[in-house]
Formats: sequence, structure tokens, C-alpha cells
Amino acid sequence: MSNKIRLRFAPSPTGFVHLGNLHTALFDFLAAKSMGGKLILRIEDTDQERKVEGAVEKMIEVLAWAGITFDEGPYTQTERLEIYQKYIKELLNKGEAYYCFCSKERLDNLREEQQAKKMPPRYDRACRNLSHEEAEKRIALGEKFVIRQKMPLEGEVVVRDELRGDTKFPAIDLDDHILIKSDGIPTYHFASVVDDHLMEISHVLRGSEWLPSLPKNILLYQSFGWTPPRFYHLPLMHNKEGGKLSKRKGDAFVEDFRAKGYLPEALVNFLALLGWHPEGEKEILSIAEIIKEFKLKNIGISPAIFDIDKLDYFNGMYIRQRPLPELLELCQPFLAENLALTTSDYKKSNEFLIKVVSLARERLKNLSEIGGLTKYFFCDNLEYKTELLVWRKSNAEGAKASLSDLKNYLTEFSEEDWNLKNLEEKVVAWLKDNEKGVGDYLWPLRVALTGEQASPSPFEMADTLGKTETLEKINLAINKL
RNA sequence: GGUCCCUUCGUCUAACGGUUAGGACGCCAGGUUCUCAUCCUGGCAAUAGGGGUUCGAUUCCCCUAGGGACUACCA
Repeated sequence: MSNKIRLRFAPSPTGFVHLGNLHTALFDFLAAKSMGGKLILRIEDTDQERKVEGAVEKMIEVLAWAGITFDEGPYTQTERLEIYQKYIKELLNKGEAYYCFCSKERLDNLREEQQAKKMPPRYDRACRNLSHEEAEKRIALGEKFVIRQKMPLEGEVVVRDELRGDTKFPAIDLDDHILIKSDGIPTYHFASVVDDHLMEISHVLRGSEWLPSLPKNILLYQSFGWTPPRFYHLPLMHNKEGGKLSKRKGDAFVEDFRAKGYLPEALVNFLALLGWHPEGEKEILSIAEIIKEFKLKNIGISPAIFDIDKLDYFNGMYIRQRPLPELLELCQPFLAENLALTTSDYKKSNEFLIKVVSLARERLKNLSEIGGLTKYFFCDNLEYKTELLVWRKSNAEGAKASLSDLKNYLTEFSEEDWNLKNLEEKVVAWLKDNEKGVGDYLWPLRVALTGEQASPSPFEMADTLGKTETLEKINLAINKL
């Protein structure tokens, strides 16, 4: 037995990447990397019905986007069927498994009966004591069969989850579950135990929905005489209502978050904090920092509710941390609609777009919001209610006078002087010198340039828009009043 | 119904059996400010309930309650 650190992420290829998948994959990755171990990708595709074409490639791509890569794999279980055949024979020979010829109908009826009687639904072990000869005979006759695990009939099975300690399961509650299906393909329980052993997996980190099946796993290891890996069952994630994350609410799939403009570092940071905590109080951590700090003992055990507000906060932080050119690149798809509104070459230039992004970024919770937040940068004719131009207790005449005043003052600026610093300093000094109310002037100016209640400052707008457009928009506003 | 797991502010979470029960998000208030946002200050807010063990329980044990998972020839 080697003491190498080897972990595996073992999804079934059923379609989109669920947030829970990413959570598990992330913890597997963090555990492996923090201990200097290897991470293996294994595709559990033993359910042919649910298999989705292209799902594996997509999953690898999405995980890579999140920064999760694999050292080995993907191994695919349906390509390893001879291996499972070999090991099931060993179990059969040891008398730890048996052939079962019960039909689906019989099992369904049995289950219904048991449930009607409020009995726990379990296989009645009808085939458990079939003789070897009898079984061989029926197989030779072409009867369909499955292979079941022979569970102990009494006593209890003690299993260990490293996070929770020992847990006892009464043997009487254990079912003789199926190891090999009638199509000859193993079930998850059997394939994963065989693979974990052969792939020398040292630590299994998986969702705690697997906790009830741990006895089955452990019993298989015992039947084979193998040493089981250490098991860590990770807390499950729920939505605000306490239920499962769902496709309908759009909070289930990683692809949805990605499309909305969530950054991978935000999602990873946020997810790492669901069921794990660093030792210090710093919460904003890069994946590299998390790896450095990650310790298995700091994994939690209680289920966590997925709180979108905190994710938004993290995403905002990471958006503000990205260098502007990168951020612009990421925002491009969300700006396309706005760019279609203008024919100006200047507004399609990098110089202009960088300014737009720099003004929008501190207001973004996710990148997809940038379109709606920056529309007024691209419109020639802003649509807004005339009253919006009027500052608080001022009136239409006041607003009109302010704007005319500003127009005259700004017209005097040379193109060279038209920049943020100058505009701000000079206009503010001018207002002060002439004892003009700041709000009386700046509010209508800002509205004239944006048509919005909330926006960047008038100086930032004027600087970004340029002298010509600024004066045009002031004129339009004056004419409205 | 059965088995198993879980339970600290609304949420994510911290706290060798001894802390004014800490941090973060959100919320509220104040500051900066023409607006919104950012940023800075401050504030509100929790050990599910009941029994034990102990000089002392958030922490250990039991019961109750609540939540969750599993209970397929799905993973």
C-alpha cells in the first residue's frame, strides 16, 4: 500500500455542470493540491440511459474555466467492463455475491406491498440461497440475471467518515443491492469501489448524499480484503428555501452563472467558503491562496444555503480587481447591443470603451449588467422626463438658467483642456467663485448627459463623451425646458 | 414508514470545557458626494428546546423538535 495522495472527481456525464458538481470538484482539487497529491478524473457512465453526448468535454472545459485541472484521466467506466467482470467473479467465488433472477415486475410488486404495509422496501433475498448449479443451469437456459451483494444478516456495520467519526448501521437495514445489472454493466457502487481501489485513491471527498451507501462500499472493501480510502462527505448546498438548487430558478448550473458574467475566481472563492473556512479572517482569497491554506480538518459538516448576495459581493470585488483591458474584453459580448446604437468611430474605439468600463465597473455585480448600465453613453437622443433635469427645490427656469450658464462656460474650453481633471477643478472653482449652488448646476448637467437618476458624475460623463457631444446634449436639455 | 446525517446572528462561518460568543454578506445609520455606486466609521443581530456530566457548557452525553439525504437493474 503506497501512501501517495490521490483523489478523484467522478461525475456522471448527464449534461450541464451542476453547482454541486463544481463544489465537489473544487474540494477534490483543493485537497489534492494542498497535499501535493494527484487529481484524477473518472467518468461514471454506467447508466447508459442518462448519458449525454459531449457532456464530458463540456465538463472538462467548464472546470478548466474555474481553474480546476486534472493530473490523470479521464478514465471511462464503460471502457473498463472486463475489469469489473473479473472482480465480480472473485466475489461470486468467495460467496460474497449471488445471482438473482427476479423479474422487474416481481420486484416492483414486492416494493409496493412492503410500502403498503409501511415496511421498509427491500429485496426479500429470494435468490440468495440458490445453489450454484441451479444458477448456472438457469443462466445456460438464457434467463436474465443480476448479481447482488450478500449483506450480513445481523449485527451492525461500523463505518468511518473522517469528518463525523464512526457511524453504526444495523445490518438488518442493509439491502442486498445490485452490483451487476442485467445488461452486464456494474452499478455505481460496485464500479466505484473497484476503480477507487485500482486507481489507488487515498481520499474520497464526495457529497454527503453518499453517506447512507458508505456501509455498502466498506463491506465491498472487506469482501475483497482491500483497505478502503479515507472518506469525507461534503455538506450539500441548498437554495434559500432550503430545497435543491434548480434549473428553473437558474441557480443550478455553472454555465448559467458564467453566461451572466460571474467570474471564475468569484465563484471559486465563494464556493470554497461553503463548507470550509480559512484559519484567518481574510475571506477574499485566490485559488492559489486557498490551496495554500486548505486543510481537510477545516471542512464543515452542516448543509449550506447558497446566498446569491454574497456571491454578488465577491463577484463585484473581483470585477473591480481585474485590469481594465481584460475587463473590457470580458464585457464585449454584453456591450454589443449598445455598440449597435451608434455609428461613431470614437465610440467603438478602445479609448472610449475603456473609459465606459472603468466608470461602470464599481457598479457591477456581474458583467451582464453592463449593457443596461452604460446605454446612455451610446445614445444620441436620450429619453427622459423633463422634470428629471430639475434639482430638488429648484425649478425649470433655474435648471434652464444653470444649463445655459454651463453651456457658455464650457464652450470656452479648448479641446486640450477638455479632460476630467480640468473639467472638475475649473467648474467647481467657477461655481464657488460665483457663489452658485453645486447641486443646482451639477444635477441638471449630469441628467442632460445621461438622462438617468443614477450615473457617473457629470465630469466623468463630459470627459468621456467629449466636448462636442456634451454641448449638444446640454442644448437638447435646454430646449426641453 | 425505516436508516443515517445536520442544528451558533436572516445567510456563510469562528471560538484547547473558561471570550464582552469573533469575522464576512445582507440590513440600518453616519462620513465622502450633484445622483447612484465605490470607499471609510459605527450599529442591529445567534448558541433550536429540555434534561444531565462539570466548579464552569456553544463545546461532552441523552431526549425532543426542526431540516436534509438515502431508501432504483440512477448516479
